[in-house]
Amino acid sequence: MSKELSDRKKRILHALVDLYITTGQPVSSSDIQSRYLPEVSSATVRSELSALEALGYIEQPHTSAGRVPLKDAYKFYVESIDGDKTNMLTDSETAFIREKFIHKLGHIEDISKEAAKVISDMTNYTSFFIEKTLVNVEIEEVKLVQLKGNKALVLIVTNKGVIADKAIDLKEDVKAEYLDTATELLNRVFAGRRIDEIDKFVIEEIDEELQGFGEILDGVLDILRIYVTEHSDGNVFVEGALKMLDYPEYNNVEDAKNFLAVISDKESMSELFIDDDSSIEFSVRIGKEDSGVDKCAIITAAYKVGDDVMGQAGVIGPERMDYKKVIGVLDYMKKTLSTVINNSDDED
Amino acid sequence: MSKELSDRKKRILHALVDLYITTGQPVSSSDIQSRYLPEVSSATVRSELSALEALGYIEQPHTSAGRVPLKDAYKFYVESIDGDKTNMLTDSETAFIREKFIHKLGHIEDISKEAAKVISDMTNYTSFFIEKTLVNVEIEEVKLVQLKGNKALVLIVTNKGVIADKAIDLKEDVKAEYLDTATELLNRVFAGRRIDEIDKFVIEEIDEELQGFGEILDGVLDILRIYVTEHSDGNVFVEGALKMLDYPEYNNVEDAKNFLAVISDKESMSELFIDDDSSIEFSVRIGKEDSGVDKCAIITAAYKVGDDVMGQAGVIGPERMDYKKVIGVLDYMKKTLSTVINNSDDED
DNA sequence: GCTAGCACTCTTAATGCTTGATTGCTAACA
DNA sequence: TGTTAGCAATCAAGCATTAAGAGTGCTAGC
Repeated sequence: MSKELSDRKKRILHALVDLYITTGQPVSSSDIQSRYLPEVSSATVRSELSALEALGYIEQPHTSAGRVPLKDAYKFYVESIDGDKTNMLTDSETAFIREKFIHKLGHIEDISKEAAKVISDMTNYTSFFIEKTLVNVEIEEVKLVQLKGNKALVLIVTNKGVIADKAIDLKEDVKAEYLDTATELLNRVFAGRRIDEIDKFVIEEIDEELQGFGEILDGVLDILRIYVTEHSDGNVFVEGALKMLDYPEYNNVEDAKNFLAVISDKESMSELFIDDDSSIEFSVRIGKEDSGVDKCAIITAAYKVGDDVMGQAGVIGPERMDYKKVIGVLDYMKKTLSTVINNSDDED
Repeated sequence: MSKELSDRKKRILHALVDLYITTGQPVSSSDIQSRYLPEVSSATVRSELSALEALGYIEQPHTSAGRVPLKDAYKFYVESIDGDKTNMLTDSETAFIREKFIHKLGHIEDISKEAAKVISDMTNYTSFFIEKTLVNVEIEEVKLVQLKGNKALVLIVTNKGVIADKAIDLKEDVKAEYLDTATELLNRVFAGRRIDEIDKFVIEEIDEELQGFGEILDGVLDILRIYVTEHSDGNVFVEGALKMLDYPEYNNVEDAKNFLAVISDKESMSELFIDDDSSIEFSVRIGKEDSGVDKCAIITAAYKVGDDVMGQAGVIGPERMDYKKVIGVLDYMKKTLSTVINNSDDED
């Protein structure tokens, strides 16, 4: 498509998107001519614009107005800057990102949250981080801890942290040995398993091994089930949701409300990205009609540690967005995060 | 103040607020006369309105408009309905509330969240629930659980749940007895203590008892400190934040943004209620100027279990609000919740 | 003390006019 | 053939004017 464009058409189209992104106003032929193409006249630019309009790249809001980019124009623009990721951030900007993470060795959740916050702060757009929580969560061991009052706390230690939500009630007094035996059996069944498979394997092994411990087993399964349902969509962190309201695209309450409703609902956020191929480094989607966030551009980056996809981070902003900066921030964040996480894995 | 009003003035003022709440439009003398006072003429109503305006209850947006209630008028209105809490909800409404909680025996947090949700759903206003989390949280016991790889998990069991956030690293191999001794000593120091006092008492006892266990003690104190800072403001649950945008009072994006910023920030929410005397059953505040939620009325109810204040629930809505319904819902919710919680205490 | 009637005030919406921005077209030119 | 200058045509946006409508306050009479 874009290959058919002449060199001058490309320059004009790029100039138009550039101007529109900074001013937000329809761009006139003379704007382009005076700032980007002084060697020709505005009449020439006009005839080129006419051609670009016929090709579906741009349009006029009304006869006596300048031109405004359409989706294809944004796509063309993003492709052209995506190929050149050099020097998109200043030194102080990269330093700012590094600064934020150099001392962070906490939970993975805190890191994700902080990443979303930094992205939003730096770009001034709404940002999000979707953790793929259930992938590769493996049970390391199960512990039963006896508490006062005939209760036992079920501890499930995974490679991503400890689950310790709920105490289960025991029948009358049980001896320590009873719990020890139960613990041993539980570990034989659960240790080394991936948490997203429990439903499958448990049914097979349950009757053989854990005859006398139905009560405890039920407790453990309950906890796992709750954990799985709570985490199956992946944790979603949204930062700077209200920043979108600063942009004139969302200057009416109705649209703003729709936007916020989508953004603050975990499920609809997950749905937005459910079809995403996480092997793709960057994805830029402009104006997804059916999603409730039309009028938006969504830029996502897949964050990996080794080959594991840790999550997707990204920015939701108006179509008229500072793509260069956003892609720069996401790109640098990628590098920083994978360093941070690898280091903290060593220490953890 | 309101005692000085003649009976007819009271009727007219009440009628005016009633009409304004339902229509949202300035109320004219003939509106009041035709629907509430057919026995007199609109001219009579006019002269009464004139008087009420002089008294500061109402005002005219402009000369040729009807009257609009001011704060004192709302206060007068609320007082008049607060005195009469009978039959504010229909049977199906009270059934709806009971329904929602009859099977709920989960965490206190879930109940609070659900309460906020029900309040918002029933009233169609933004609602909130502020848990007073740190009050009366008492440490029942502390447990050290040895995990693989020279780690130990610190479990702090309180009367409100289990804190099990973080593993601590141990020096090389330690024997089970070492942990047992440490556990015993930790319990001697911490068991039975209220969590909001740790800083005070720990310093006194630390040197005497826990000589050889500095490492572990530090871990425990860290966990407690993090817990305290995270929970000291009280959990705040806000439901239906976007509902406010449905009301014409928040029809411009700037105001909407301010409102949402206050509402969704835990700290500023806590601040809004920090000066509240929780012994007061209901508090109605209309148009608190300095708070960022001016133009709002805030109705709160203190929720108690026995004598302990469990939290505050309430509604934030436009001044022009269905006070009758809101107070009805909050009142009935109070009764329902205290029943639910007392029952679940028995079983827990 | 209440009421009818009327003049007065002010908002709101509609209308028409002017200005300015920008284009598309055409004719001339390199 | 591509480029340019000039000019008429188009349309939004702002502004003033007007008319209609709503509601009040006042006054005189009951």
